[in-house]
Amino acid sequence: MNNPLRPRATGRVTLSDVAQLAGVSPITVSRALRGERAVAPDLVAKVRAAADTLGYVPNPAARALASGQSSHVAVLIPMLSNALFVDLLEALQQTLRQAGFQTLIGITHYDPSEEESLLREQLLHRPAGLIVTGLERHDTTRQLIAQSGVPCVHLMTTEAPQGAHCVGFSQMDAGRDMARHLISKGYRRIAFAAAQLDPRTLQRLQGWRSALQEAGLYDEVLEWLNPAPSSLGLGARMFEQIMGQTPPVDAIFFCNDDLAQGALLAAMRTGVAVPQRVAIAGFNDLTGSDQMVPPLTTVRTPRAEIGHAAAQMLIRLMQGDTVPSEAVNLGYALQVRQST
Amino acid sequence: MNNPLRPRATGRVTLSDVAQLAGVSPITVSRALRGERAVAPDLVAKVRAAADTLGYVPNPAARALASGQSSHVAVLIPMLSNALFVDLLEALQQTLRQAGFQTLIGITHYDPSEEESLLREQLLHRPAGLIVTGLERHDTTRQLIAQSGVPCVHLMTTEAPQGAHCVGFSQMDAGRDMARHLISKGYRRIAFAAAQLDPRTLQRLQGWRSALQEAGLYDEVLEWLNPAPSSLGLGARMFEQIMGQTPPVDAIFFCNDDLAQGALLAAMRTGVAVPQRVAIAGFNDLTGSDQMVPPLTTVRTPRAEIGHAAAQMLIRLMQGDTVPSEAVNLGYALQVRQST
DNA sequence: TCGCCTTCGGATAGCGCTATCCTATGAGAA
DNA sequence: TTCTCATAGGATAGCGCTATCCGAAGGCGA
Repeated sequence: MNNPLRPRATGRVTLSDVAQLAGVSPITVSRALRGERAVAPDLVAKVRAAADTLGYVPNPAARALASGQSSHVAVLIPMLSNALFVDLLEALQQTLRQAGFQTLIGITHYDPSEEESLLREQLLHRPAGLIVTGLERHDTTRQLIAQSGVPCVHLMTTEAPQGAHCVGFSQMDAGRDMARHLISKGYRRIAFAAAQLDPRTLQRLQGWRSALQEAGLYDEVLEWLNPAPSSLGLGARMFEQIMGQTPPVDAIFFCNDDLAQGALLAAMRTGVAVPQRVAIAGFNDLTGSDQMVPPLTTVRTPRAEIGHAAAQMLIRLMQGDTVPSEAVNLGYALQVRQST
Repeated sequence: MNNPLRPRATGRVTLSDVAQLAGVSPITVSRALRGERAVAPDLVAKVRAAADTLGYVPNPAARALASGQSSHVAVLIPMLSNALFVDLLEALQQTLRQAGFQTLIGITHYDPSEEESLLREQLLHRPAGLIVTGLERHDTTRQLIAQSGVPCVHLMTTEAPQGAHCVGFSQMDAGRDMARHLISKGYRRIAFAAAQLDPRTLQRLQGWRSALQEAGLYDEVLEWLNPAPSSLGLGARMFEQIMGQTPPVDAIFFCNDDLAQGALLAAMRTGVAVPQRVAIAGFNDLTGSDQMVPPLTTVRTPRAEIGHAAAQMLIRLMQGDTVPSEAVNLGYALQVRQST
C-alpha cells in the first residue's frame, strides 16, 4: 500500500513526497527532474520548487534497480605510481563528477588478466560507462565490453579499430619526433631504453626505430627493453648498463621520465657529463623533470586534456548521443631542455 | 505476479531462479548466501550448488535498495600527486576488494569545504563504510559523519578523540625524532621547511620544535612555512631562500620528500655541498629519495601497512563487530642516508 | 465535422533483493 | 503431560524509482 500520508520508512525524502507537494504524480516528478520526456514548463517549475523545498535527492540504488543502469563510471588504468595516470584520473573524475557520475577505479598493474577480472566485477554493478587504457587486451575482455553494451572510451591511443572511441595522441609519432630531434642535434648512436613494455611503450619504440632507420642509424643493439616496472632506480641501473656498451652511445631516449630522471641522477653520481658525454631524453614531462640537473628534454603529453575530452565524450555516449568514432588526437609537444 | 516460470525480464539470473532450482524460498537463498541467519547446513550446500550451477551473482543495486546499504566504501584523501596517498590507496583498495567492497575515491585537495561536499555526495550513495584522512575537518563535516552512522576510520593519525577509529603513527614523534637525529649529528641551526601546511605537517613541526627547545636550539626564524602545494620546484625555491638567511643554517628538515628532493637538486645546481655545507632531511621516503645525490635521509612511513590495517578495521566495523577505538600505531623508521 | 495523429500526464507493474512478522517443529522445564 | 521458548523456514510487503501502456486533450487535413 502506497499510502502517501505514511511517513517514509527510511526517513528520507522520496519522489512521492515531492509529487505530493507539487500536486502531480510521482512519474511526472521523475520525468521533470530527469528531463527525459516532454513535461509542461510550469509543471517542471512546480516540481523543481517542491524538490528544493523538501531537499529531495534521488536514491541512486533505486534508480539503478529500476532503470538497470547506475551512475557509476568504471575506469581501468594500469597504475597510479606513474604520475601520468594520476593527472589523467583527476581530470576524468573532475569532469564526470560535474555531470553527476561517480568514478570507480580499477588498477590493472599492466596485467590483462587482472584487467579482465576487474572488468567483470565492475560490470556486475552495471556501470553507465567505461573508460579503459589503450586498446590491447584479451579477446575475451574485448568481447565482455562489446556484449555489455556499456559505452566505452579508450585512453591514450589514436589507433582506433572499427567503431572504438579513442582519445589520445600518436605514441609512434611522438617517439619518432623525439628520435628526429636527437638526430638533428647531431647524435648518431641513440639508444632506446624502456621498462614496463606496455603497448604504448612499444609504439614509441616503433617511432624511434623508423626515425633511426630513415637516417641510416638503426642498430638493434641500441634497443634496451626491460620488462620490470619503471622506476628511478631502474633508470639508474639501465643507464649504467648502457654506458658500459661499446661502441659507446651518445644519446639515450628513455620511454618514461622516471627512467630518465634516474639516469640523470646516476650520471651525476658517476660523473658523466650530460649532454656532453651522453644526451638524455625522457617522455611525459612528469613532475621534477624541469628541476633536474640538467633539466630534462622530454615530450609533454596532454594528460589533463585527454582526461577531460574522454570524460566529455563518454558523457555524450552515455546520454545516447551518437559520437563519431574517429579518434580524438590531442597531440603532444617536444619539450627541449638542456639534457640533449 | 511473481510467476516463477516466467523468464527474467532482464535476462539475468536472480535469487528466485536459484531458489527454484534449490527447491527453497528466495529468502532462504538470501540467508544462506549471506550467512545472515542460521540455515540448515544441507540447505546451504544445496543453495550454493544451485547458485554455482546458474552462475548467480547478486544485484548490488537491489541489495542496496532493500537493505539501505551499499557495498561501497568512500575514501577521502587529500591528493594523489603525493606518492604517499597512492600507496595508501592501493593498499586500501586491495584489502577492501578482497572483502567484496568497491572503493569510491574523493580527492579533497586539502580543502575542508571540498571534503565536506564530497562527503555529502558520497553519503547519498549510502556507503557501507568511510575512510577519511586525518582528524581535522569542519565541525559540520564531523557531524555529518556521526549522524550518518556509517562506520568510519581515520588515516595517518593516532591522536584519536573519543571513540574515533584511527590507524597511523605519531607525526609529532616522527618530527621530533628526525630533529633529534640532526642534533645528534652535530647540527645546531636546523631549519624546518614545510609546504601545504596540512595538520600532519604541523604536528611534525611541533615535534621538531620540542626537540630543538629541549636542546636549547629553537629559534622561530628557523621555521619556513609556505602554504603553496608541495613540489620539487617549491623545494628548490625554499632551499634557495633558506640558504640566503644569515646567520646560515647547517641543516634543513623538509616536511616531505618532494621538497627535499627539489632542495637536493637545487644544491647540486648551485654547487652547495650536501651534507658538508648543509644537511638535508625529508619525510615519507618517497620513490627516488634513495636515488638522489646524495641519497636522502628521511622517515620511512608505513603507508601500505596503514592502508591494509585501516581497511581491515573498517571491514570489521562494517560487519558490526565492536572494534576497540584505540588508535592503531604502526610506527615509522628513521632512514638515515648520506644527506645528513 | 470527423477521424487520425501527436503531446503529455497518470496508473500500473515491476526491478531484485531484504526486513519483518509468522508459523511449524522440537527440546527442555515444570 | 503441558507449557515455554529457541530454532529455522516461509509469506508478505516493501525499498524508491522507472518502463510501459493508456487515455485525455488538442491540432489539423479532408
